[in-house]
Amino acid sequence: MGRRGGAGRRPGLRPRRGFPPPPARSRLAGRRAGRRAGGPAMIEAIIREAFKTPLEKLGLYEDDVVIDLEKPRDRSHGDLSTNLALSLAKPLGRRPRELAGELAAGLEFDKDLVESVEIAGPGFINFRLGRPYHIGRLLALWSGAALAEIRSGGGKRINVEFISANPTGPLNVVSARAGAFGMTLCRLLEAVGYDAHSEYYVNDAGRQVTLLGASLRANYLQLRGRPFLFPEGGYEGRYLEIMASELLDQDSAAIQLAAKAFDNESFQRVTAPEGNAEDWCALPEDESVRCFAKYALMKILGWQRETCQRFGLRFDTWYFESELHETKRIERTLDALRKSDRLFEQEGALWFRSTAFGDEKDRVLVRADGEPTYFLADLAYHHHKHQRGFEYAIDYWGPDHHGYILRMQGGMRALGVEEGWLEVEILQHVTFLEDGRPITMSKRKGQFVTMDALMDEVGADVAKFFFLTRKPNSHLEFDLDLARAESSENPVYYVKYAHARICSVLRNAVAAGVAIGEPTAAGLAGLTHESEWNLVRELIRLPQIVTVAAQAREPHRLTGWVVELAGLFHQFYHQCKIIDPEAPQLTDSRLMLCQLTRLVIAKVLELIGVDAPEHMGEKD
RNA sequence: GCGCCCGUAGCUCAGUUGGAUAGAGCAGUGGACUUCUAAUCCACAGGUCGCAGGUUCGAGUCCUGCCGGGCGUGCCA
Repeated sequence: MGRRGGAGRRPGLRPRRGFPPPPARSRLAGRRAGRRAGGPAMIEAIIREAFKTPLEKLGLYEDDVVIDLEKPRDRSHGDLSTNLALSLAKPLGRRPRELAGELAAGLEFDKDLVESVEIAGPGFINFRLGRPYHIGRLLALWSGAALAEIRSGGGKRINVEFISANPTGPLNVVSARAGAFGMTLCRLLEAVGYDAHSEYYVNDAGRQVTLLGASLRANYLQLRGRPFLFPEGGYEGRYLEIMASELLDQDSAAIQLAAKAFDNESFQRVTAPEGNAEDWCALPEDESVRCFAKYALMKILGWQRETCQRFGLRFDTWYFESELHETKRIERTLDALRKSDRLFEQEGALWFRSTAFGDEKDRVLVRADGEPTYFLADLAYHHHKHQRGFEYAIDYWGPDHHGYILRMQGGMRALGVEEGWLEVEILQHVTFLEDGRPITMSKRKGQFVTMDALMDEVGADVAKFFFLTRKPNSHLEFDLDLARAESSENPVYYVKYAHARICSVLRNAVAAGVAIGEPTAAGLAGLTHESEWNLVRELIRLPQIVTVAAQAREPHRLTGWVVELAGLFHQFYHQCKIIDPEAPQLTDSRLMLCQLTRLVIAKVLELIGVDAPEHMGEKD
């Protein structure tokens, strides 16, 4: 994760060869986007180019020097800044400020693009970009060109797997956070030009499914008043009791109904067992359990799929573990692994030497009883995923699985898959707070265990937004009181309100007979107020925000940024009268700014899967 | 013990991949509705960035070692 090794950062002078290696995450290469059409990369290229002459005067060539350009934190420092003089000072044995002066003196720019160059602080060279540049970016935003520039992925396919919950019960809130991240990451990857493929892996083959079937069967037999034995470690959730009583009351009607939900191609593997529950009971025990398991699986997958749908999740593929077994992929993967020379036998089991890949101990692939482990099945699954032609695979896992990363990645390497192909993002736990206290998530009592209950409580939009406010690797404290509040403290409503407010202003304009024109350079040139320009400078960052969020796999950057953006709009709204009959030109300009802001907020909300309303509901 | 993650304002967290005076929301205090939606805005106050070293012109950010918290560490899935 962004590990760079301790090699220390290079000074201004670029070493001759082979160093530094690109950071692991730079493969999306978003930095090179936007080179055409006046994008940010073009401006940066122009500035770098301008340094050529002054650098040559110092006896340096472009290729020898790394020119970092970045947006200063403090706006008074301009739009772009470089530390070039600071980093060159040491190797050249010069004083930074003096050097900065010399460098800056030799720079020449088109004033429309770079308005001014200043030396500041210890030796930074700051650039202020011209208004025509900003206006150009706004127009590119409006036309869609600005977002087209960052589509640098070349349509390469990336598989994003998330949730993949065991099909043994309703989805819980842990899955909800994974859903929010996974789906948003897919949309982000699409936005930067990849072909993102969402996938859900269904563990429908292991012992747990048998256990599920046995648990349901026990519940059913109990309701029937027949002798039953509840399986050890079986599933005790109330949902199985309900499922059993449904079978009892409706029997084949319930079965048909459940089966109908999977009446389509992508779920061919999900079918109803033959006969009805009474028939199943008459079968030998293992047969009987299989039938109950098949039915339970069908029901639960139906719930899970419905819950996902309600949460706005769409999966391109539901991949069934049972398919791996039926198509002999487990054996095939095992054969491929044997060729890697990383397997050995010990105490009757077959092991994988994962320590060769940094794991702390070696892992079993096939148990002494001949059964493949979950690890092997997972390797076979990912092996197949690779064979299906994905450029990269990104998995979202729960915190309890982080110990599996090294062995999985090691296994993939042993299968001949290129390093870095499988990327694993760990999502940390969620704690729910009510009255400022954490609520216990006991499966018995907890009312917020399921994802559906959470949506009932706070709504899908609020839940999604909240899940995306912290980085994946941080624990999330989910304040239910805040999430329920339809008020200013709730960031979701803060942002939605900004959007609705703009829509309202636009409606008022129409009602007042003011024409709303498309943004134009001449119109936008009318913007002069500080709060207008604070907004402008932020709006044009959208492509960069999207790029970084996608590259760094950090969808949470979107929520933070859009809250900030909404704030800038609210400030502008308070400081500037938008519709002013006394000033038709200015009204025109400001309505353009409103439209652009609406566009950007709507785009970000679309990425995180939250509705952008035109009206807010009535206040209570 | 070992591995991974986290430690920033009273609370919950950002921090643009090493930059300039560390930011926001909530909580606190005080203001702004004759006004395009006050679901909003403005102001004040709040800090030894867990501790100690190191690398660097420059560290919340990178390295090492401690301290504190979470999770993991099965021939389970």
